[in-house]
Amino acid sequence: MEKQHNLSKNQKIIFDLIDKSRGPMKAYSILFNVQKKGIKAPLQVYRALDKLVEIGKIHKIESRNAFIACQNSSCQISKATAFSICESCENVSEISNSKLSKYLSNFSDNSGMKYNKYNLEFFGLCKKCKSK
Amino acid sequence: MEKQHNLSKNQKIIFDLIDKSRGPMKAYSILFNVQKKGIKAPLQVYRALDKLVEIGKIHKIESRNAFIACQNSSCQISKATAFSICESCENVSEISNSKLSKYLSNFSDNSGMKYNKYNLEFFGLCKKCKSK
DNA sequence: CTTGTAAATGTTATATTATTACATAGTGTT
DNA sequence: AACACTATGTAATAATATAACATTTACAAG
Ligand SMILES: [Zn+2]
Ligand SMILES: [Zn+2]
Ligand SMILES: [Zn+2]
Ligand SMILES: [Zn+2]
Repeated sequence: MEKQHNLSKNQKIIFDLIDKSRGPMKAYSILFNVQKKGIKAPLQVYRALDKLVEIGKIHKIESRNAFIACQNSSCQISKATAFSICESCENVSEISNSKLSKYLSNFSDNSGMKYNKYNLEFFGLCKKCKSK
Repeated sequence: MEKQHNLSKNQKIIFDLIDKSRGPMKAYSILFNVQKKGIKAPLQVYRALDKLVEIGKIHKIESRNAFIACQNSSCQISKATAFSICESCENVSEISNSKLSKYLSNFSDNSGMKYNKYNLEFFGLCKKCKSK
């Protein structure tokens, strides 16, 4: 059973915005968009983002400094993420492939390191952009 | 045969610094360290970093906004990178595992997307930090 | 050797992303 | 009520990265 997280006011405002958005959103673009709702300062945005990332409702696309809603009905784990990123149109989608996630979650090498989390970003051209 | 890249003056200064460093270095820490060599502005550092990344002499650790020298005698490709990151001591090392790179380079899904590059970051505790 | 061109450099200013510090308010439990 | 915990508000500042413009260097073609 997945833990229920009741989002606070600011968390909900910001999650709803990101969730409705077509693609990843950047923090200051989020800020601009929620100012009419009373969220005035960067810190209010970053605090909500931190929490939403922590509970897996959104993910950060590290190479873009941007945030996207989880497309897997909230990664229970949020510790195993993979994305595909079009370098032309910047479209991003979350990859949900059980073989891939199994392979990476079980990955280990001889470094003696215990991995408990990973983030993978694939880059390329999406279908649309390829055919231009 | 691997293409020879003759580094320019600034590129060489900055590469040497990163290469000697124990761990990943941040841009402004690099700047601070090369000011005595005449590199005075952020842009000079970022330009050299961009070039060094492009030719695969260094890699950017996206989750840390930091740069590390390639540990694989310069990834010919620099389009297939994997790192392990200790979340306690922040030690980073480049993973060189042919099975993994083969698996990821050949990965494809039904999205119609052609992947030509990936970056993978594993997180966990290194041997040392685990035993504390 | 000179002309053209691409790469690299120098410099100033500015944009973008993220955190520190401190005060206050809400929420649920004992 | 007392407590602990989470969330919020606000101002200031730190850290990361790029834009714009002028100049110089490297090097190949003619
Ligand atoms: Zn997800
Ligand atoms: Zn595209
Ligand atoms: Zn490498
Ligand atoms: Zn460690």
